[in-house]
Amino acid sequence: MLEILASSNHHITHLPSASNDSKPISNKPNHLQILKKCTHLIQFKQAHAQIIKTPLHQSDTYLSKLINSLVGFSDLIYARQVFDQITEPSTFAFNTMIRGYGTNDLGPEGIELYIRMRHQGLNPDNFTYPFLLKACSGLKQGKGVHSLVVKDKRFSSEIHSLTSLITFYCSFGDVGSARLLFDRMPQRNVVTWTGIITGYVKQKRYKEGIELFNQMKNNGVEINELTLVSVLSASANLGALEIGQWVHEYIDQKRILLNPKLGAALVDMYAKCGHIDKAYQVFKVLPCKGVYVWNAMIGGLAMHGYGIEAIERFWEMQRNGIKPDRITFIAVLSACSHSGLVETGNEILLSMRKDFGIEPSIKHYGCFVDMLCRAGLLNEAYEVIINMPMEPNAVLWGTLLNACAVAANVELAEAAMQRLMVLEPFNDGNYVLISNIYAAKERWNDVGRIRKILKDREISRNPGHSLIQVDNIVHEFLVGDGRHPCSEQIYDMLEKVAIIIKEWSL
DNA sequence: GTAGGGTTAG
Repeated sequence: MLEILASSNHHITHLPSASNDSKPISNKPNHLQILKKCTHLIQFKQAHAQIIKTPLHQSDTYLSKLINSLVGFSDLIYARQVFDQITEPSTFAFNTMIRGYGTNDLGPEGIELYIRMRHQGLNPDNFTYPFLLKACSGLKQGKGVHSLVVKDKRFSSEIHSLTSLITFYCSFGDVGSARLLFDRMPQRNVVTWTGIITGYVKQKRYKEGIELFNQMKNNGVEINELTLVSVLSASANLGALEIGQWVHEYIDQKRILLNPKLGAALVDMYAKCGHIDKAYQVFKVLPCKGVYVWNAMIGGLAMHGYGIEAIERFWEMQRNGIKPDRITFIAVLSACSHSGLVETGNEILLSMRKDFGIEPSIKHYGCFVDMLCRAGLLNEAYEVIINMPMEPNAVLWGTLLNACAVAANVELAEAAMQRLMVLEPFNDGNYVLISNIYAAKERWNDVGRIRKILKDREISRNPGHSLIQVDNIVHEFLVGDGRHPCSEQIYDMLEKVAIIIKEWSL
């Protein structure tokens, strides 16, 4: 990092020299302004080296502000050196260091500092607990902080500390605890609402996320672009086009700036809700296309079977100076998989490491294996799975098992099933698949054997289901479901669709 | 000088 910065050509132009600094008090704000203008660490350090020569600038206040800037540059080592120079660090200085450690994967150091702070008789303020939570590496530690907040009467109802606790619980997947806190909060703001909504969405509890969003609207709480990103993600995954469209209109109406993340969420929503043309329309006019936006577009084209177009966008993004990341390659490889572009897929997987320096992860191999499977190259897929540099997981073996069910390949299916019985012993779908393969080969004894395993292990069969939203109502259907009032018409339509698909594939 | 975000293979 330092080397990169050192080699860049940034120079400080208007830096007053220390010898000219006859009136340090009046010059002090200028110094801080100079530091604030520095965009690179090396620049900052040069400026600081000049300023620090004046004795006044060794004051605790100055040093604390310096730490704050250094934490902004993620230079924790230097920040700590400065911190250690402070004779009597204030709560602000401690907070800043704890924040620095917490946001740079050095949580334990942050917690240690918090303990030292209390030993020195300093009281936490409303910034301390949110930062301390950032430094927690697990639910257990966070619960510890939670109890500190509860005991500290000044903050047990304070919005920042409680909101941070909510997002903390959500980030560790404990939406239940987050919700308990949320429901009991005396006051909530955008961040509180967005935090809990995002928590539900991350846990794939999209419906509950949308419900909370509706409540948020009814309560007249301000909505910002971060709220909308989560809501778009929920509607994308529910296929709830109307909610997504509502968000789009809201963005236009309120003239909310389409930043790359919001833009990507919008493109992704249209793609997942079946409107790839609309997704492309939004994509085209986005003022600022970051790597997220390209990824969403390529992924969208991939899932709609526009493999060639997806690959074209992949090259186009590079011509536009955007560097592909690991997600881009997942999208590109899935494009190859869904469009049968085996040769291209091969080249891309090799090129990832060679030309882009990105080591393929298990997800990349997952796409690659899926591509081989869909192309009917089951033996090749099996070879890749057992020779990959990492331990294959249930998804990889599951992909192969699925393909074996399509091709009625008993031998490889049994190989996959053997691993899946260990990796996913309670996944009912796997047993159903292998049993179907045996049935296709009329191996009724084996079918009975699998059925017995299911019964003995008390594996409940989870019926397949799907969701669709029409006129703001989300309808849920189970396999063979006949409960819907329009059931008959729905099945009629399904038959018609099936006929059309068959005609297409001929 | 507080807290929250998207895309990811069966």
